[in-house]
Amino acid sequence: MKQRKEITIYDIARELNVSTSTVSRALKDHHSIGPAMKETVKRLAKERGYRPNSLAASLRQNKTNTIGVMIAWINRPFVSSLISGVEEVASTKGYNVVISQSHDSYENEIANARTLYSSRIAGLVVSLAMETKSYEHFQQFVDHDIPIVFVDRVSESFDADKVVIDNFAAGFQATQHLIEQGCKRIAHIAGAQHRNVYRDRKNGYIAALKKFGLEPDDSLIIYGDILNAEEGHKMTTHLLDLPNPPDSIFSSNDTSAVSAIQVAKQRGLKIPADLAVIGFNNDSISLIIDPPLSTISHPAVSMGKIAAQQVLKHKEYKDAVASEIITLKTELIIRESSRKKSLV
Amino acid sequence: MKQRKEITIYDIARELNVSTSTVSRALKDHHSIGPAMKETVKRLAKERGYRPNSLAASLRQNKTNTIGVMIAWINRPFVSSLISGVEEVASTKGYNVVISQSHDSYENEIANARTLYSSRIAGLVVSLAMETKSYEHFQQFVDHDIPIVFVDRVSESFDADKVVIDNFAAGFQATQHLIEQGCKRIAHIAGAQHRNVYRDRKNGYIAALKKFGLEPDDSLIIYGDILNAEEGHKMTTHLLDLPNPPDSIFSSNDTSAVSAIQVAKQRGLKIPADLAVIGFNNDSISLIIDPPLSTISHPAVSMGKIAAQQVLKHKEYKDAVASEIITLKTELIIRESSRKKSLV
DNA sequence: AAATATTACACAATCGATTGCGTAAATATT
DNA sequence: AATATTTACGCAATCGATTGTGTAATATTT
Repeated sequence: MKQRKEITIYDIARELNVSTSTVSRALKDHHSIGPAMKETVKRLAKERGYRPNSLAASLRQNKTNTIGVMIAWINRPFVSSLISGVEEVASTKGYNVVISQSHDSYENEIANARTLYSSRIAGLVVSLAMETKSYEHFQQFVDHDIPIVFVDRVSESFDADKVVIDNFAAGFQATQHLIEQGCKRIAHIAGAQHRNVYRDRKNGYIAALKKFGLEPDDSLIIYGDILNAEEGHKMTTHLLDLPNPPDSIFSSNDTSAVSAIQVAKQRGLKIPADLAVIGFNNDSISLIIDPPLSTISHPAVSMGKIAAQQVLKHKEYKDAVASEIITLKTELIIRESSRKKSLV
Repeated sequence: MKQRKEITIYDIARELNVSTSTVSRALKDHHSIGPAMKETVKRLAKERGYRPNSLAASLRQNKTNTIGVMIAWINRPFVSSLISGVEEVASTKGYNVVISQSHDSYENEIANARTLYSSRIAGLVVSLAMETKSYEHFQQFVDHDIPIVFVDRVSESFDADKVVIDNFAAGFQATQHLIEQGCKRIAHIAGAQHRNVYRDRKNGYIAALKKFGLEPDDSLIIYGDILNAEEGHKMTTHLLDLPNPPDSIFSSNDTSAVSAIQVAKQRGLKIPADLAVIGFNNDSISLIIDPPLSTISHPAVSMGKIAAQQVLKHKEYKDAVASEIITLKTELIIRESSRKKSLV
């Protein structure tokens, strides 16, 4: 049953002795087509296995049904959940999702932006590469009214919609929690400081220390590049080797927090008695490590959904309002890794 | 600098007083265009910020630069790694990747296939939904020479390229390992038996039992639906509540294996002494659970890369050979959760 | 019954890039 | 010097769907 040739509306039109405009309109229930004709056209289309060529439609209408997503690495729990959210909303609205990874490289991000622009995506969801410090490659989208929504790792300077969490507040909250548990020397595993998420978390941490009368100590802040398990091990080792080691760690992500627990346990330290630990993200690993890891929950899927909704909203209302910054709630999740005092 | 209008080759052509064919050819270094003209065209194109409209090109050439990926859930470690591999290969070859999730639903898978076909993807990488038992929705791609490559969760009956691991051998190996550690009552956490991966793992398990003189016991095999943490807890509880409980578990995935360890530890059982556990996938959680989980490593990224390469290969050699089935190596990773005898 | 409105369709341009064919000029071949 | 070849470009059709405009035929209004 191999049918080399694709069926087009021309084929349908010819066979029914009507025009292509009639076929086109009949297929999408245009009011100016009579019910009998609609029926006939649809029936034949189905019979012949007609499949609309969305390329042609997109070209003609000058708009596609594709949402682009630019992220650093797909295979990170947070990111894949984010994409999942985008895809879920997109697909229910009839949009496709095309993804491209920057691998945290600025060069790649630029190249990806170019390709996505060439394929005339309807909108763009971006979480920035770690390296990126300049944002001109996003201007082409703005110039052509293609909505951009930044998510999580956003640009402060670039005017566009943003979906974020309050990293400062979350960092503050996590630190406050450790202080309330009686911790005095709280270390912080930080990320690249030109990325909002890591800088804000650190600033929240510092603000909390100050507010509660603890002196921030630069030697207790250590900066990671990618914050993976290996880096986490190294950073924790460094912290614990300090002449005056910390009694607790607030890590910018769960991966490193888990590493911290592993290193500490290996050295015979008790968690949380000797070292209280809190992470960030509420990845599934936080429930698997022993003791369970306290963390900040990060609504990844929701962020993806909302980002997609923002894109579509801008499509709907062409001359939309000014850029919106949507801040989602985070939640402090207290588990054993930091619980030194029993709850009331 | 807002430029509402998009620059097309017509604009370039008009400004240079040449034809669009010349512009088109100049931009892609066609031999019939003189070097001076090429230079002029390229310079102006760059100056005006020309970006090729790949929709138009795709329509005309009747081929896109997009590879479709159909998977069940993006936010699963194995799947996101798989996609990462696909994307990596695709992007270096100038292809985009569009993804769609079935959420393990047959209906969704059909709808996704339809949309992807409509967007005239160049090729398709598929890992089947759990529900899917019938494969007609893939026929449209075959009919129109769009290469399909199944990955991991493949269809046995549908003739197409497949990239898999030897699930039977891996199941056999995992079970043999437990037997060698002295386990006598080996339970198995299985998945849906119409999906090759789970059926083959179970068959490998049974074959190993038989080969080494252990009688397979149906009461020791329990079937999960989605094999998530919650199910894992329930299934393990059931197994351990058996009048004659198992001394070891081979789980079809790491998630459930980890749950098994958690449940067992909570009941005061020692791992591996009282219950040896081995999982499948080598997810990152396998290194975080205590004790570290033995497992079968599963080359997810490679599978994605190879799948993408197969798609592109078929694009290159139009009248390609028959369908290929590529089987990748797995590796038995022995960690503490199953190591009852010290290594030699 | 005349005028107006509605229904139901066809015509043809359009989106932007590609490409087979045609042609004039320049260069090479015999 | 006559012919063949190469170089360098233009013309116009094409991919498939959409859509503004035009026009009969029928229905509704006054």
